[in-house]
Amino acid sequence: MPRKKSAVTIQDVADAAGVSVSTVSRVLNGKDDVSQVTKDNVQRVIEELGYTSSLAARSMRSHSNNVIGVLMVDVSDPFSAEVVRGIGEAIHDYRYDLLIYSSGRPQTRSEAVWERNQVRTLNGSITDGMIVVTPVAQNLPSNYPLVVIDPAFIDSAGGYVISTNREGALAGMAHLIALGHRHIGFIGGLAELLSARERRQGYEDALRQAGIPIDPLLIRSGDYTRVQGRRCAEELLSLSPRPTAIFAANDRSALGVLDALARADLSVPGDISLLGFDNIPESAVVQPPLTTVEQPLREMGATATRMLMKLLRQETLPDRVFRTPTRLIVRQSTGAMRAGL
Amino acid sequence: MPRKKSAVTIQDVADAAGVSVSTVSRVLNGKDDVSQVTKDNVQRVIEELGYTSSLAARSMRSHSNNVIGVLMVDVSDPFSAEVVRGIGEAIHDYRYDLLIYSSGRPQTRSEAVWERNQVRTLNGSITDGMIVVTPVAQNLPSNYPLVVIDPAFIDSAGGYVISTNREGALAGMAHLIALGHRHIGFIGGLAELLSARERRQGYEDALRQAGIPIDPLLIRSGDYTRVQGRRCAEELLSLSPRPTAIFAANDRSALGVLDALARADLSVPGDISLLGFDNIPESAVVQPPLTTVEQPLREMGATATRMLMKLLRQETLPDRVFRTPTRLIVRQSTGAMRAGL
DNA sequence: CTGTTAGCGCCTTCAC
DNA sequence: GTGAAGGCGCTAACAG
Repeated sequence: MPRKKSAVTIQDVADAAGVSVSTVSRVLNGKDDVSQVTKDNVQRVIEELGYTSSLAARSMRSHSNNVIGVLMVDVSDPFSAEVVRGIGEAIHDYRYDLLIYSSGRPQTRSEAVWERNQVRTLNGSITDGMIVVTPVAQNLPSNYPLVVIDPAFIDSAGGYVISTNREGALAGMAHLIALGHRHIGFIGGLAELLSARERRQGYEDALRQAGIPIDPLLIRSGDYTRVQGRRCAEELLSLSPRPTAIFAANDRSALGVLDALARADLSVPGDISLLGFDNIPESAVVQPPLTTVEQPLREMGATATRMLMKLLRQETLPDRVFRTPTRLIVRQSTGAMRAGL
Repeated sequence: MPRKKSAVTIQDVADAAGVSVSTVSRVLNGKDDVSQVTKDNVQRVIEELGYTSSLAARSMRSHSNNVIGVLMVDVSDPFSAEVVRGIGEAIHDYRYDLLIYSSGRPQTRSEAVWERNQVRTLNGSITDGMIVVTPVAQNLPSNYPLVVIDPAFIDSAGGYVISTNREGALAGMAHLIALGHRHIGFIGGLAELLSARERRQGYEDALRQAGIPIDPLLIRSGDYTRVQGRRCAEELLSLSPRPTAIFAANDRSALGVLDALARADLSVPGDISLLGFDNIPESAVVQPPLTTVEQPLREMGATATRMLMKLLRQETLPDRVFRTPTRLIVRQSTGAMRAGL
């Protein structure tokens, strides 16, 4: 496999066909002011040489390629994976291709800078508009159509898709409180994200409404990752009295809590109840299946896609910020508080 | 959001900084023959203007971007989704970004042509190498590093990742036969794909080895989709005698069979046993959980990534064709043949 | 109908 | 150290 068997260019085709490059360009772009014979001839040569126009060069001239871009830090994380599926399904309804860009190395030192640059780079060249998933950057460049899913802030022009995080947290907490829990630990999400701040707000508001004092010791700062979830859980477990329930700001963290619990030989929900958020597929198959606040991940991707399409058509969005509904899903990781605790 | 607030170019930066474009280009590319003061100045201006070089223009000159491309027809299909996750995980170990390209409209009339063109286009411009997932095209252009997962043919130069499909099918069939089944229907996969042909081979070989005659009526041509799986199953069910077991060439088809079975009010495995292939996540949570031949999808993605990296480093592959192992997973959709049938 | 002429934004000699 | 000039592959006027 020769590393660089210089790709065949439009010039090569022109030469081989005995015409000028512009003629080739014309048949390439289906202009109808070309005689049938030359057209056929050029087509044949193109076929023979296996020529395809260079994306780079093409998009440098005609600033539009019918491609929408999706930017995410990590395609392998279940949250992003689900969102992508939603986008992938929704895009079927439009004549756009999909280009998903993701950084190899996760956690760059300055992720926000990377995000901003990437949006600018992609949107300035090959992409007609973008969907950015879970960016930590504020003020994403929005000279081109842009929709953000689960944003850090609602600042740039463009569309936003975000769930009713506070309400979801409220519902989850109500469930825990109804089960008799009073001593509920909280593992927060990545504080840069609006969703994390809103969920925390929900946690505190629920407590307040129930007349339960807020204990700072019960609140830990996670970052939506499994390992950090585990670490926070370990801290929470070392408290005395130990919390009788833990609300993890997302399912990945909750999975980490499960790790810590297993290690500490504590049973769920016997010894301690656990509540997650997101309802990623894993949460249903883990043992025990997680009670969690569902966020319609696929739908969020689909909604973002539709918003972006409107933006591309120069339409104005009915709502710049679209709130997707959350829903409590009770499975087996939560139970009534045991008497005597 | 102005549709085209012309992105800031290197020229703008040069003007604002009072230098020439070549100087800006130099600091951009970290050349050291620029005085510290101009360098700082230019940096500042770049920052202020929020400039990023255009991917298109850049990759037109310097033919390498540290980006690997992945081409697939549909990101929302579970098979592809799992493979992507594997790729996404593996790429963390390298300093490459990931660019996944997928057609909006699935099933173009001439998908093979699309694939070939896309590989050529991407690899000729922004991408340093590519992984193509489940292509129907033969002879993919391989002037650039290329690895194919689940290929149609093993023809182009480049690497291939494909499971031991025949062996897997053999194992699955052995299981069915051991349960007493003799009358086993087969729903084939997309005949363009090597995997489909190998699985069918496994089906027939297993029968032959067991001394069971091959009945053409029991063999249906599917295409790996759920709807087609359902259609084939309906045909199979109208046969008399009805098969006592069905081997679907992939899980998606098997899901379609389940649809047909539910509609016909037949129980699994009571009335009929069902065997799938792939072990996509869905197969574990459906009712009843599917007995299936596992293909390590994530690992296939990871393996392809590692092969591509070798190719990029000009190393030669120990094996041009990498066979990933399959494994029978017995769940609850298969059971012993009922007496009296 | 078709060829010629400009660039798109960038990088790379080659001078100064 | 820095600027000017040429060209990467392509499209879009403008001429004929």
